[in-house]
Amino acid sequence: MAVTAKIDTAERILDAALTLFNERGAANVTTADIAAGAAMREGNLHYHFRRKEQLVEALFARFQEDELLVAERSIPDPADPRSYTDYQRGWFELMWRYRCFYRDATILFAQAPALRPRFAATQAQARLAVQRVLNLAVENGLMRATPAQIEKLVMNVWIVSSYWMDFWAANTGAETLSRSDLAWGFAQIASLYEPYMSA
Amino acid sequence: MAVTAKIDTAERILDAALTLFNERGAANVTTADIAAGAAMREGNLHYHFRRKEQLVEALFARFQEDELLVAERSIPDPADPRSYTDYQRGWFELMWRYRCFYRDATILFAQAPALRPRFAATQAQARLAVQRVLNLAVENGLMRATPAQIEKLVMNVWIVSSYWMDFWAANTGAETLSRSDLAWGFAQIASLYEPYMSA
DNA sequence: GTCTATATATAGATAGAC
DNA sequence: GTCTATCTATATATAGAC
Repeated sequence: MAVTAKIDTAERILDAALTLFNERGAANVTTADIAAGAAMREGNLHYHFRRKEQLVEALFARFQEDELLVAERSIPDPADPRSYTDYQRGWFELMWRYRCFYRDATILFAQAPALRPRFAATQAQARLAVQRVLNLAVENGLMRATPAQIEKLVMNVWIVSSYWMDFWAANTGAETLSRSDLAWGFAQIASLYEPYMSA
Repeated sequence: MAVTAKIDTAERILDAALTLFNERGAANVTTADIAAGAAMREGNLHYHFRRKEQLVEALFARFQEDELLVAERSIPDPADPRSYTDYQRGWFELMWRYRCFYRDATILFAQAPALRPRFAATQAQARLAVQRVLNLAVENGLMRATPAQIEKLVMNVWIVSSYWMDFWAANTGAETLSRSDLAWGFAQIASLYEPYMSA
């Protein structure tokens, strides 16, 4: 089971990296930190990921896969408002889980330049899926907005969703972010939709 | 004129630092880069700013001063929509000029931790000033919104204004940002105000 | 004030024993 | 696969000549 063990170890490293990136910010995490987080020596970590860049790229591949799953999740009942709430909740969970990629995209690009075009492509695809969902809401009379308004709205929702955590940390002076702060972000994003809601 | 010369040199260093932070991102600028940008040797730079942290703090003091001037600029004619457009334009110019502080706040905090509480305080003060301006627009019938809506709106405008540049770079895959891209950001922010405009 | 030369610290990566 | 020990590269900072 040597192969399995290796895969598991790589996954363990990625888990540790994600946790640290999320908690401390991608700028403040060294390979030594990640090794410690995965309870191993630096030399061993470099056996599994020869370069830090490769580690970041592998973690990103995970994120990318999960994001598209969330973005393209189907709306079970297009006439039921709860379907959309559930959809949004799925996004929120994902963005929290991989918040380092939203918050620290710039830093991670500096560490792994190959990510930039891949990120742009994935985000564009995901944004299109979101746009389709909002258009569905319009078609079903749950929202009232022109296609142009929907497009701007999606962009604004995207920006606020991506960066409110960084904003929150910077502007409150808080060192870290707790899960309970999510309510603030949720309300903030809800206020973007509000002018276009029918009900 | 020894004293004057010293001040001028310090200013020259700060100018170079601001330009580089804006163009390359705060994460990718070393003291060597700044020294080169100011056309001097590293040793000389350290004579003027013993630690990089002090340099960042001095640059921040400049930003802070300019930001509060823009935020608390008076509205000459509260009944004239153009007064508000001018006010917003002032913000846009400032945010472009000091975009590194909005975009890379997290990175700069890592380099100069003393900045975090100062930044939070300044931003809160500035945001209050913006809120007063928007309330003025409501009072003069140019906008229609409840105080609660204004508060959410200010936060969203703040977040989008601060981060749209980073978002743009990350999502288009562009390495840098040109001044012509400002139009996109302006339209994006305008769309936030739109639902609350009377005219 | 500005320079050259040097020192220190740290992150990332490698070599080889086990 | 994991370890210890070591190497390299880079950023920041200092010392001292001019």
